[in-house]
Amino acid sequence: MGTERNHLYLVDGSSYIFRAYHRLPPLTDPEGTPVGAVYGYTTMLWKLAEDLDAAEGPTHLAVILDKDSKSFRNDIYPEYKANRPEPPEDLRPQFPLIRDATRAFSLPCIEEAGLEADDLIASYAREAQRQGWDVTIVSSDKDLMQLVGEVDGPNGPARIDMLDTMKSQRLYIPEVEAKFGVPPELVGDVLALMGDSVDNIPGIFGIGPKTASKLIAEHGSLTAALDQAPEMKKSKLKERLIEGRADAEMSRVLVTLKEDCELPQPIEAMKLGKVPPEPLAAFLEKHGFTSLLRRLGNGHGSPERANNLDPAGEKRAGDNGTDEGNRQQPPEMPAVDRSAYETVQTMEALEKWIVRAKAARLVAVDTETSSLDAMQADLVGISLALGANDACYIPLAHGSGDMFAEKPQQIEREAALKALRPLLADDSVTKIFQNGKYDLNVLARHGAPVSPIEDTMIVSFALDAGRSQDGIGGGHGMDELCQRHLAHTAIAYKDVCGTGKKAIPFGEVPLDRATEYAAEDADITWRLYTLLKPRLAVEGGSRIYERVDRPLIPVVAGMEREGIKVDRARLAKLSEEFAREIGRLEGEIHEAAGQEFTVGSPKQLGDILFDKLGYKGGRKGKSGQYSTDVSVLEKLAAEGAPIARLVLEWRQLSKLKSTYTDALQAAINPQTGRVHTSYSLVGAQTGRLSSTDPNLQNIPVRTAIGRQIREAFVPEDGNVLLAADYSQIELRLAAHMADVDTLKQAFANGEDIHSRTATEMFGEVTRDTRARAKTINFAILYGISRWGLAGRLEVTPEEAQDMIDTYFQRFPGIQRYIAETLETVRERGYSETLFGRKTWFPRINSKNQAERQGSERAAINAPIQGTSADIIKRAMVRMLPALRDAGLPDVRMLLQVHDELVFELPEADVAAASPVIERVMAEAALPAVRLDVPLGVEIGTGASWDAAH
DNA sequence: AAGGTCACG
DNA sequence: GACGTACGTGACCTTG
Repeated sequence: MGTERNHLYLVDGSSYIFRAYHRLPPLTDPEGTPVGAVYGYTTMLWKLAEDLDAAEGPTHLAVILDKDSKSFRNDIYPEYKANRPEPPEDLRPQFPLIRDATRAFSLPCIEEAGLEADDLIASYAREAQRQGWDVTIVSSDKDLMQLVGEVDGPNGPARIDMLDTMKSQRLYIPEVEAKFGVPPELVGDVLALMGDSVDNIPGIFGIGPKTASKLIAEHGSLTAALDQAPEMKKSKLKERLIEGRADAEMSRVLVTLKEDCELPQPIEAMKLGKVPPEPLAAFLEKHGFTSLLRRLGNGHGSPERANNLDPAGEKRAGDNGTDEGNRQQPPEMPAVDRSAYETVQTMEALEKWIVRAKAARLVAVDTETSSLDAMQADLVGISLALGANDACYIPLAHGSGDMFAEKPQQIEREAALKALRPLLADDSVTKIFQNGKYDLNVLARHGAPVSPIEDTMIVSFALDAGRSQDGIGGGHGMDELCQRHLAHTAIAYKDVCGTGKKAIPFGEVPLDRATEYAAEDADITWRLYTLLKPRLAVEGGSRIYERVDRPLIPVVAGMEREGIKVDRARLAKLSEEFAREIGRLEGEIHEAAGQEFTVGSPKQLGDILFDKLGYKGGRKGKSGQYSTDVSVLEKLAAEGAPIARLVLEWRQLSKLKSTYTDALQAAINPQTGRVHTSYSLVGAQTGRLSSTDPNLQNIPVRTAIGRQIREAFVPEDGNVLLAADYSQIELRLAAHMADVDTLKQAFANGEDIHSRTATEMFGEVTRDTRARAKTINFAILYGISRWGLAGRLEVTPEEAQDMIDTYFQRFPGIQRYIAETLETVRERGYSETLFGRKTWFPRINSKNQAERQGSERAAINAPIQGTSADIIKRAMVRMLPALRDAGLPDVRMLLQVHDELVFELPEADVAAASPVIERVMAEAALPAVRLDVPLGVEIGTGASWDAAH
């Protein structure tokens, strides 16, 4: 809620460097790399960053770069930019340094494949303008002059102007009119007529800038000028206009800026703050920019670089060379000094921290609570960090128990919250968390909404999902990240509070000790953020982090707080019935076995079945234990072993009772009367969510008896549950990604995909061939092996191989997809989804065959499973705003089960909400990805989760 | 803490 | 000739 106006500066980095190259002397850095243009670029950024808080200066700033030479314009006109000469030898090595320079200023650097910098600039400018911001485009590119002008925003006119830093010249409407003779919105028409030799845009031969602007000014538009050409008096110009019409029209398309690109980062993320000096100093020194280094101030003259700060970025033996050669050095940080932390015990001290946090616009926050369950936890204290070792702990509810004779001095909790709320809700101050979903929920329950946030755990996941060093976990928890990236061992929670029976609540920890622990967590979170966040742009994690996972955090937090109602009485009744049946079965099993034993012990059961009763069956695994899983027991039952059937039934019922009917009753939150799961955003390497405490993503559905449990998930009175499922989403994505015409066609026609597969494979659809086809379809998604398929279909591996061959033959594309996927994963070390989510496979080149093949199967599956996860996440992010826009604020999103979303809504809203939900889900890939297959969504409603299917 | 089993997509 | 045999999860039970 800043009072000053937001002003976004968009720097056209690519065009700048060309001009700087020609204007500046050919400098080289100490290593001999040419850096003349980079120097010019660096000084320009310096000036811009210095203007922060100046009247016309930026509050937000980003650099936009061209990613590669091809763009969608080449699809329209292959010759587009085709006559560009190769950049000079001594300019080429400077391109990557532009990124480094930008990074050194801790500024966002944006580039997208298939899009030109101009398009991104146009899209960002329009987005900012829509939100009432002013925009300055730092460029001299005439194409961009089309954007100049103003529109009415929420707080007065929002204007876009341009700044040519080399000429120190600002361009607004009059300047554009002076140059083109027409207002900015007609500049595109002029450009279409005159063409552009640099970009190889044809225009109309023989028409230059003068004639073009005169024509457009006269006729009011390109179309009008072209339309009226036949009526003109006979002249060379008339002929040219008539003959060149097609060229002009195509040129018009080429010069049109794409203003609706998906924005890789939100504009809020471009907040300009004080530039951290360390990374900048390192950069300036590396390239010998000594005069700038001096201006930066003393103390950074010869930085001793901290070593070993970023093991994840180092090349490891056996790892794939995936990191760019030109890595930014991690910023230096002093060692953790816990004695520097402050315990905040008075309002005055707290106010000081709040003022400093506001000025810094970036603060790491951590909450300390009485419980690990965010839905039960009481706030005990809050810690803040504004820099390395610059952290505090604010105790709020210490010594509430009897341990202290006297409560330690601390600010009363409600008073502190009252002071902190504006900071936490201030959209110009970014709050950094480690696993922020937890803190968000705790704070929300204390009436303190928090926004905007960053989350180091989610950043780590976007960068390093699946990456793990041998033996050492690849997890994303604070302790692991701290160890991995900071080479520091943080105080562990159990060191402060103990474990097991002797554990004490955090509120009973003495303040000095609590401060060391809690402030350290905020300090580390701040350090991790400064270290990890810049890697996103460099390593290609920004898209997924900024557009998918980061905005998802508050959405999922909201779902967790909603919870879902379960019918306790119904579960209790089921538990009772199951218990009775389990008892009966147990008796029969003991009778059949001729002795009593623990049915739930696979070891005892195996001995009874195979040793005592003499059924046939093999040992398995290193433990030398008999296997007694379903497939074994099914086989025995089919061969006429009655005890096997009894054990199967016993197992089913015990599972249902212990895991569901008993556990779910226990999971009902006493305050809300609902069940609140906790979703992990980093639980599955592929990008899927996972659900714990309780897991609501594995509630039975496949059997009638199990579905009774689903009947216990119910809406509040007057409401219904609505379940919306993607139908066959992974197969649809496989059809798209492997580009299989037959499958794409089948989905487009709404066919039953397994039946279609059966027809292709076996020539006819019967129950049997359809079932086999279904198995084979899944086998493909999971990375096929002849033995695996043989086992599932109960055929020989040779027959399975035949089927695989037939499949590849009938669906050309699949084999190529598999080969190409594996090739790139082997080469780069990671797979990627359609939306750019990476999953690392460190064992893909393992010498251990089993290990390697396991990685290969996972690598084939990950892009498909991960893309599906991306899509439903995008739908989730958009869902509630879309419903609100549709006038449906009472629809609540409760659960996600990988390809399904569950809602609770007033009965009266069903008719209006269903099409909105359907549309948001079906269109969730757009506009980033246009799929060749439709995404089918099936919706059901009812008085229970079961009935909604 | 590990292994076996089984619930889901 | 070995590896051991479909991808991704989490919870509960027994046993060491």
